[in-house]
Amino acid sequence: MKNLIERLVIMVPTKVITLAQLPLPTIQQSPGSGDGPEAHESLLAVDTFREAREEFEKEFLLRKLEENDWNVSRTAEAIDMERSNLHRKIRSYGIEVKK
Amino acid sequence: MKNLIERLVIMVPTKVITLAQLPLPTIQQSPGSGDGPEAHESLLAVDTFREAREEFEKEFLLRKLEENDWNVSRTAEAIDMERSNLHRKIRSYGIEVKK
DNA sequence: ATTTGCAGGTTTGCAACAACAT
DNA sequence: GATGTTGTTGCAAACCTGCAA
Repeated sequence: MKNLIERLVIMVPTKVITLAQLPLPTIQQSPGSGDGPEAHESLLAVDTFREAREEFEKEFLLRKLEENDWNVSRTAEAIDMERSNLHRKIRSYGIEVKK
Repeated sequence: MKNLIERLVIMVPTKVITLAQLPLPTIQQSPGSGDGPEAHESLLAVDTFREAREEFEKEFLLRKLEENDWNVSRTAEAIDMERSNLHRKIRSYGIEVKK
């Protein structure tokens, strides 16, 4: 999947790939997960604005950290964010920092 | 592009498509745009945390509004956000509400 | 549907610190 | 020692959000 999309990106070099062209998580029905007791309001209560934003932030930071070899100071500088703030987000999103 | 990705989503029905599998805007070099006077610090200063987050929010809200036929009240409810707050974001992101 | 004031809550940058590594 | 990174924290300013109107 990842490779397919990356190939797509190469195939369309004249246009910037923006999030507007990408599918956002909307319904997300995992087939395997048997409906638990709280299925009535948990499975359908996805995609709150807050949740979506947090998901995005987490993935974004994960990526940027990877790109910067997990050097927090460098990453913070790269995305123009306070180091301490990045730490706070790393903690609150439960991101595991690889040595 | 949009159709290609949508086809991809169908091709991988067993796995939820998350943002983790999608390319985030990282470098973004528009080939046509001749480098302006401020190219030195504007083209390379992209992908700040704030900018990325705002981009995401804008696209997300755009989508949700579309999904709800541009009914603000309904959209706000759907994403569990205060109506007035959604209005504020619509304004601040310069989203054009279709009648 | 749209806007606004306001209070309460959250996030952010800044400075500082100790501990450890290069 | 000198430099750089990490993980934290306190605090004030800035920002965001829900509520009521």
